[in-house]
Amino acid sequence: MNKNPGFYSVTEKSFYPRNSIEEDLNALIVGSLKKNFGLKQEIVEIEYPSDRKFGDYSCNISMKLTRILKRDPIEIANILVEDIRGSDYISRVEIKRPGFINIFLDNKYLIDQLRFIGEQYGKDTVAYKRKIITDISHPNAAKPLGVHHLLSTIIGNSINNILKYVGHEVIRDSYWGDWGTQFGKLIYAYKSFGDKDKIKDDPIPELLNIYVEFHNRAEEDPSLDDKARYEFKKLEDGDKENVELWGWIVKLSKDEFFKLYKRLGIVFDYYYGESFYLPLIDDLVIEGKKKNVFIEGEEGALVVEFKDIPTCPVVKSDGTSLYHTRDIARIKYWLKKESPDEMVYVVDAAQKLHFIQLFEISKMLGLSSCKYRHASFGRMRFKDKSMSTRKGNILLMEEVLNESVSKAEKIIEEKQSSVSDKQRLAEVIGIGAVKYSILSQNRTTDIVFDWDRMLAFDGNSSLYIQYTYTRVCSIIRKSEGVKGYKETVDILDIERDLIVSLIRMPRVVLRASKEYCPHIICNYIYEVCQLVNSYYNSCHVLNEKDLDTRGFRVSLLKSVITVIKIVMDLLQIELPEKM
RNA sequence: GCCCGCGUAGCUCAGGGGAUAGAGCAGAAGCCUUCUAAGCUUAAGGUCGCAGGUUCGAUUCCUGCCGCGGGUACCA
Repeated sequence: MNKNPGFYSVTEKSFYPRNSIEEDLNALIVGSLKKNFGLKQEIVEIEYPSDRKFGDYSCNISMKLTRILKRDPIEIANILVEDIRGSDYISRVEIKRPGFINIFLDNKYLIDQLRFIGEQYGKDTVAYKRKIITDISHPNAAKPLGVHHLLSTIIGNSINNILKYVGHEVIRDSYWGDWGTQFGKLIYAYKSFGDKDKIKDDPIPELLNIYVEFHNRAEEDPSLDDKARYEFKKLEDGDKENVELWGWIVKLSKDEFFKLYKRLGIVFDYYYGESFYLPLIDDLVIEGKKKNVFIEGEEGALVVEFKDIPTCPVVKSDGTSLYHTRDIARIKYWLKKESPDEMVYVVDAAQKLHFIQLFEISKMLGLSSCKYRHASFGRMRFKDKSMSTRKGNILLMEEVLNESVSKAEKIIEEKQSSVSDKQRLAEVIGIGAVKYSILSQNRTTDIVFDWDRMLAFDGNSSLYIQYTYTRVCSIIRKSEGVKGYKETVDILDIERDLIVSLIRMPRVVLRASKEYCPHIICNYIYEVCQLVNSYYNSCHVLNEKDLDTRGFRVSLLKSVITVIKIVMDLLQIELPEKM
């Protein structure tokens, strides 16, 4: 059993992209294992060696089999290598102590692979397609989008893109928080000290103000929490005034969210908030009771008890619903409507217990036809611990984006860019930087917010990728009239390395899709760009005398552009052709 | 208390049981008469928290300890 439920195991089918080199190599070795040793193993690990001198691919199977076969790994490797050697696309196979099989691909074969790198490269590589419903971003209508929302929003959106690209059917449902006790607080605050005109003028900050004010007052007078719960109770019971107020607040928030989603390039297929599932809750409660899953708890609340994890309330003592209740209703709804294979929640790690409970309850209710996954990520914290919605000094998502764009503007000014639409370029660079800084890390630990890090424009950053892209675009623009090349063209080591990197892309993307980890793609494209920049510096393309070589170089760089485009699209980061 | 996660270079972080643990930033030394120097090259920087265990092989898996963070019934 894997530690992280998002991680695949080596026994899983569909381990390699369909029609990939890895799939071929795997079949070759698996066939040899069967022929020589009668083994039925279907997957062997084809690895990328730490150093290219150890081959383009390597396999460790002979060491893994030493105990099972009770033979020396070198001896096993020798037998396997006899079969591998015969393939025309492999130029050389080496055995290295303590038993690695290192495989080198033939140069002509590698050059030929460039043909396949087109707009669809690495697409639909998954062997078993699934229908997946995702929950990302989850903004809360009672509060503005803070910088911490960027994690689930940006990572989740990229996960949606990646899952789709490799061939899954993805239903992007924006399950957003438009219901819950926080509305009771907001409604109470509005009624007792809210200023309607102020809210109309500048809704989002003013709603936050009264929300914060409520918490300040509640600290002095804890009875306010009960009053807020009472307002929520009235709302859930359909009180006309409260429902109207709620609708108004939700509308204001929704407009705000959409504005930001548009700026980030994020779209959904459905926008069903929590309130959408309310009509299903009565039946759910009846069913839960009937199945003895929902049982009477303290003070008349309904709870679910488990063997090893804390008890979880599903209906409050005053009869109102909870986050869990609406979440279960949502699962019921979608299972009936779409029969998905999987439901994915891209939510921070602090909510782990919530999801363990939710998934467990779903199974107890018989909702087990689908696989549930909490793709968890770290929370964003601040050096100053008082940064929270309740305290009010929240850092808004929009502020961060604006700050990044204005930093980008300054850089564009410094570099004396000749681009005509500098504002547009600043937006592309600024937003890209924020996205990349979030996407490139894989921490389940909390992330401490840091401006320098969030707005990184050096080293492993989106700007580096974007700059590489524009440099290559520039060469391609000037390469008109450059002809093709003969397949016998001689290539340099660095060109060979570059091709080997490019053809790894399908597997990298597939792996990112299996682990729900976009950062794998960031690491990959950064490495590719490092190679490209190094190449750019050491070889000239357009001045190259040899026509074949020049043709090949242009063609190679076109493939580079294609790969950068595809993966940056998966990360939802725009690429400028000029900077 | 119990449960979960994390601890890798001065800082921020990659690292799929595999070969000499890698990047960026900061600091040091170089490279623009050639396709965008927003770049490239080189050197320096490590007890992979500590101690055991499993394994041909452990930064990676297991156990214990230490440190940090999160969660722990009517918040989401």
